[in-house]
Amino acid sequence: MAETPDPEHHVASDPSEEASDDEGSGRGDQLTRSQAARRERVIRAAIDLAATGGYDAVQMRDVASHGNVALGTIYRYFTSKDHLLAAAQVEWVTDLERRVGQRPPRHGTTAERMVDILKRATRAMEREPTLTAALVTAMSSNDPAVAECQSELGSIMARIQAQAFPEDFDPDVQRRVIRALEFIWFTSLLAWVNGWAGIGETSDELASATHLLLDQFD
Amino acid sequence: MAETPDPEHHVASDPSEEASDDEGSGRGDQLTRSQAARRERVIRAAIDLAATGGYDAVQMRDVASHGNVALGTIYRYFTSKDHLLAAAQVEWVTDLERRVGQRPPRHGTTAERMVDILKRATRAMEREPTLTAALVTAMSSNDPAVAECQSELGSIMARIQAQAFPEDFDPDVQRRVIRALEFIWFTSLLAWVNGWAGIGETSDELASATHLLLDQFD
DNA sequence: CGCAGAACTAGAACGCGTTATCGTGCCGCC
DNA sequence: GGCGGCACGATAACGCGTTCTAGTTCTGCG
Repeated sequence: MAETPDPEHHVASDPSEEASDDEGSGRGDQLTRSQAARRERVIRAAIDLAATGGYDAVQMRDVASHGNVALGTIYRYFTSKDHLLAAAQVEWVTDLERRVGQRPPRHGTTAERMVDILKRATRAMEREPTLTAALVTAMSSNDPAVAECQSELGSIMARIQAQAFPEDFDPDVQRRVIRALEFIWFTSLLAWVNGWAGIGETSDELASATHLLLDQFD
Repeated sequence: MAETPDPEHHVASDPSEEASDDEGSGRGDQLTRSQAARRERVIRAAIDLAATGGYDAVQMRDVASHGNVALGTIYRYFTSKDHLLAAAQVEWVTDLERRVGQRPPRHGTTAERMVDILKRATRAMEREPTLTAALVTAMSSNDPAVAECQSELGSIMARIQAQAFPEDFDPDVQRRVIRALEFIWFTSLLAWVNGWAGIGETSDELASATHLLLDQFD
């Protein structure tokens, strides 16, 4: 069951083919063939474990056996446990973008639309509290590979948030507002996950900040 | 060398007496006698190690030997390595408050005064980058004891920031702005420490957000 | 077809945070 | 002034992330 050269710790997931053990054309470069399936199995195993028992329940030996790979193989795809969970987070948020993107809010002020978007995202995470806790914990690691996931995640969040703004909104201000809200959003999540605040406070915090930032531009 | 009942993981440091091995009046309750000196030695050792080699260099066995205590003793005062470093962070920020509090900015707009305060705080941390990295890393732990330190630290930061506002500023808005900036401040630090951004971007981020939040109240 | 090489497996090994064990000296109290 | 208790020291032990070692299997190429 061997395939291609070292993936060198990818970030993006490109399911160019499915499971089983086939391999298609020889794409010798960055992306890989059916070993993307292996990668996917590992992430899936991590998510399953995290959803049940949180960060501590994601033990690399268990991930290995649940994903039917050897322990060492995981470290060929991910630099660390945190990187693995961060990659899972990227997948999760990618899905979120797809869902939120389908029904962009159309009425109300910019602030109200933004609050709507953020609330929807927050609710999605509330539905899987232990999973979210595990992922957020991993995202605050100082592993450089996690930093890449973080930046990728930032772009996605920025795109999601951008939907709240009208066409003619000042682009520079928009960028800065998005950035500020992204930061507040992250700390709010961290505060929730680490028990500094309840989930309600998290939501209130975000709404408060959103209005402080955006009401002035009505 | 024994003294008093279990400190049960204190947060506050109250140096009621000095080093050596004396013990004063029998204060049987929460605070302790000369074992505060032990606690202080441990924190000092942790800070020294962190300032040199960062988070990873703070190894509990080394902290124990540098602080001249047994490994197990550290865990009588702190629930975890992160709690120890969080306690150190509280001390550090307490000092910061003393320094910043001495020369509160008096001219300029509210936003400008706030930027001044935040810049000064940031500069103080830039001077000890590895130490700051270690402390910030510890602060984002999900140890409940760290959460207490975090909340204490939040109060201190709030007091520091409050100096930027004029007397007649709306108290509710002030509270919300402080909270928002506190969150952005934290994520900025984390971003710096985790390599998501350079130190310059951290500073810019904070200034940008401050103006977005406060310029409207001129 | 056979061979070089890299990815994978299995599992031992290592580092460090954390916990448990046991012995000792200082405490207040009867 | 002896005695139970407890904070402390010393150190072994445990758990889990991460790394290392061998051996095996798959793949592409001459």
